[in-house]
Amino acid sequence: MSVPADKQTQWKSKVATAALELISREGLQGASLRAIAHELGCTTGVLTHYFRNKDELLLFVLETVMERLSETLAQAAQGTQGVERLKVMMLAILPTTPELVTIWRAWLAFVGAALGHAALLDEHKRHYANFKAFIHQELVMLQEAGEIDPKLNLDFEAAAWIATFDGIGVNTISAPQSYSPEELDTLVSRYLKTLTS
Amino acid sequence: MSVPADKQTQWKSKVATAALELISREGLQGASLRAIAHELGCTTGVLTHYFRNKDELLLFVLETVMERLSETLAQAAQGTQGVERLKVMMLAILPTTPELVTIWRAWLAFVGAALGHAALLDEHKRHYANFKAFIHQELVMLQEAGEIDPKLNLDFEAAAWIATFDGIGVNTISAPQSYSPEELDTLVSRYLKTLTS
DNA sequence: CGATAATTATAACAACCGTTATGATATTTG
DNA sequence: CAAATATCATAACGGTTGTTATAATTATCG
Repeated sequence: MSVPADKQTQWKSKVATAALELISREGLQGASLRAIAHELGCTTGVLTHYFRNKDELLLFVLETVMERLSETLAQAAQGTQGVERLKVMMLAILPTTPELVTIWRAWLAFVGAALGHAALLDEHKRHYANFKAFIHQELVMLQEAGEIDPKLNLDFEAAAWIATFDGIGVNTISAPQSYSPEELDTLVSRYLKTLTS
Repeated sequence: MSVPADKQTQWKSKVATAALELISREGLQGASLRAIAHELGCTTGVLTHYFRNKDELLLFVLETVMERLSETLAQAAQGTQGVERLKVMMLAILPTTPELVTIWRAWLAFVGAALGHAALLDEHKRHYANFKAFIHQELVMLQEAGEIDPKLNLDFEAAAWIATFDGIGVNTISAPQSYSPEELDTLVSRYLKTLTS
């Protein structure tokens, strides 16, 4: 008989958390199965038991990364409305806390490696499409409510939202300096102005 | 006696070009010394003769990437003036041609790997600082000429220029869809509007 | 309790890595 | 020409990798 899904999933999450931390700290180069096991405080036996191979493990970590971003975003957006909602959602998942920095660093490692890794690239594009569809839906509601320019091409605007978001995020992570909360607010507010004017 | 610098540099450039192409195609994971040599049509003997070790080779490739971007930018900016110059410079080095896509893909691979690689990270930050200083200087000239808002904090604006630029670039490379020339123009024009209004 | 299965550790494997030494072949220089 | 040096190919090295098989341990259940 197979073990209850709860326990399996719980362990896989623990593995993903350890791998995520390690990847964020040392990049995907340093994330060998032995290193991940060491980070988790066990041996590779655990990893090979819950994951068929390393690719499956990495894909699960990437999924965990995107899930955490989604949850953080959903939680922050609760109770918000209108254009302000778009602003809150973007600010909530930019790398402004240690936890978010960890997630962004791992994400950047994945994106860089995905170019030479078909399975990772597919996963990345799938998540990108999901994310874009979500933003697109938000924009549709705003447009129907008359809060943003009715002439805007929302498919393009959804992509532009992500581009703006990625640009700020990647820079905060990889550049020598970071942005103050006021500066982040300025950057996001500027983007929003283009939707209403 | 040492060989004339011309020949050495010429060979190192050839190696960098082959490595750049390979990294762009298969990522840094696939860029082993043997694979780079194969891409170049020789053996690893050439690589070890012109580079002390792999790190030195990779750093040289990263430098080549940034040099090509600089040259493309400088060439496109020739004869331009005012705010239009900023627009031309950004559009010129966004990944709109196969050559630029190759460069951007390699750049993204480097940035992703740099998080777990001290030497690469230092190089990346050095180039970022150089780039930012260049844009900063352009902004100073525009501000002195009265073409952009005199109240702008140009250090912040230089970083914002790069963030905007990186966002569009990373999305064009890693996202499923790409932007049409008109859409790119729209994105860049939007950014420029924030400098003058 | 005893048996069956899940879990975890350990070890061996072939493949690949960067590095290094060595030898062969051009090329330069005195 | 001959000696010295630059150039390049080849091979061996120790180390690390993902994968896999197997053993030891623990938990589950009839």
